[in-house]
Amino acid sequence: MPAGLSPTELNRIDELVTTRRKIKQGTTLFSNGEKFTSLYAIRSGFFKTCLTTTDGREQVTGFQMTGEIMGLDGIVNDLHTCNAIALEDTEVCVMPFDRIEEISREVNALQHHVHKIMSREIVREHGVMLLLGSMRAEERLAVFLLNLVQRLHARGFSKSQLILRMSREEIGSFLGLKLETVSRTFSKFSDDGMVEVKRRNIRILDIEALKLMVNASSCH
Amino acid sequence: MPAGLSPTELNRIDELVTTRRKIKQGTTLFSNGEKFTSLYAIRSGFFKTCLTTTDGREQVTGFQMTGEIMGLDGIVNDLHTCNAIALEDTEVCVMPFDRIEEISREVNALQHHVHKIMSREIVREHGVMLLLGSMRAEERLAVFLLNLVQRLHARGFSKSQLILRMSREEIGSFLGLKLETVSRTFSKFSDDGMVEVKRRNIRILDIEALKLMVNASSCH
DNA sequence: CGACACCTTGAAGAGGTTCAAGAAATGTGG
DNA sequence: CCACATTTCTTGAACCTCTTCAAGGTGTCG
Repeated sequence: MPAGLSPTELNRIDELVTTRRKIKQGTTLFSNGEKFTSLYAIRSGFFKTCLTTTDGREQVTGFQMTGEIMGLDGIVNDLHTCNAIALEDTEVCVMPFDRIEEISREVNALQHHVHKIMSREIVREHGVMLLLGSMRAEERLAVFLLNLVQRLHARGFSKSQLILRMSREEIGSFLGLKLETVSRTFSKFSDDGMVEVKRRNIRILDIEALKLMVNASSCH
Repeated sequence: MPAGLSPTELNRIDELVTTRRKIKQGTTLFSNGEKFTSLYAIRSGFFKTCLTTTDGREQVTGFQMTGEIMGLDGIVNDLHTCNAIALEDTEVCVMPFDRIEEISREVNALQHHVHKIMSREIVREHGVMLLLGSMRAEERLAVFLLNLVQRLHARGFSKSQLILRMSREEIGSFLGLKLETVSRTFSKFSDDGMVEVKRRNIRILDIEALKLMVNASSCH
């Protein structure tokens, strides 16, 4: 939330969160077709959001962690268009959207904050489109790892070590690759001494090499 | 814009548009790194938005036509993060964003409308992620064509005929394919009698076959 | 009319997928 | 607590789709 607010403004914003919900691993916070009422701020834990098509395909559209906002897809048609599934036991703050709009009208900082959150999501998705549209498998996985550690680091976790909350298949779905390709690419990174991979336990040994791999795409 | 507004509300909304700008074919409305001030509503003509990476890659993130809104990417950091380039001579309405926020606080319908527009963009990009992440070349091009005619039809144009405003390379960039693949896939559609292709002049002969192609992906 | 940009098509090649088998962790029930 | 079932991950080999490279065709504009 933005800084520099008056006490009365802060009180108003406190009213945003009506309840908290605990979501157990593997269960959904909301799912496709469900009525949209609220946005959710993650208090703790890890989520994935994914689309499911009629023909059974699944596309992971993102992984969300503490502090991030979910549910923006529901605003257009008052219906959620994707599924939000907890990848571990989680807790979220429930923020009814009509109340967000109401308080936004009074507290300029909140209004602008909401706009920024939505814009940030649009920009993030642009980045994913670039990844899916023009990068090769190694670049995709490197981008994915760098993005994850960067976000974890911003939350006080290690810059070099992380535990994946998602399966190879879920990573693959997000990156537009098959799980075997994800696994092979992890192995290759490991062989090259860039990362240490023990199933879902990842240690980044040479972050510069990973960054180089993303920018060195001019070689193709 | 939403319906059912009072005259005073409509007057307020009229104040949104300060100026109009004409953008000649091939020139930019805004570009990456530029300061963000306004959103733009297209009055006439066709745009593409694209990302350019340091290593010279280009990723088209969308094609916009009359009535659609551009510039949402700039809100987060007060900087545009992509380029908006006119694919023909165009005209846009300039809507300063601080004014949008100001009037949004007074006119609830406008506030909600802005939220919907941003949410719609997020949902649209989810669809592109699904396309890029899990569809094969033929499906991608079919989705692209169906989406284009549907939007054109909603604007009063033909359901079956359209003129592409963009090159094969731009289509390819958007769909995550090379221009040769786009060309070949057009030829295949033509051989199969589904569409008639004369360079940028497209006539859809069997729209059901195209739709089937998108949903029949369970065969793979 | 000629230069240029754009599109089409062919042939060879690369990257990722598919199918299959086995290994390593995790969970379950006796 | 151990044995067994299950899920998840790794790795190999064959295959396929899309890309790359190359050449030629078509339309457009000064």
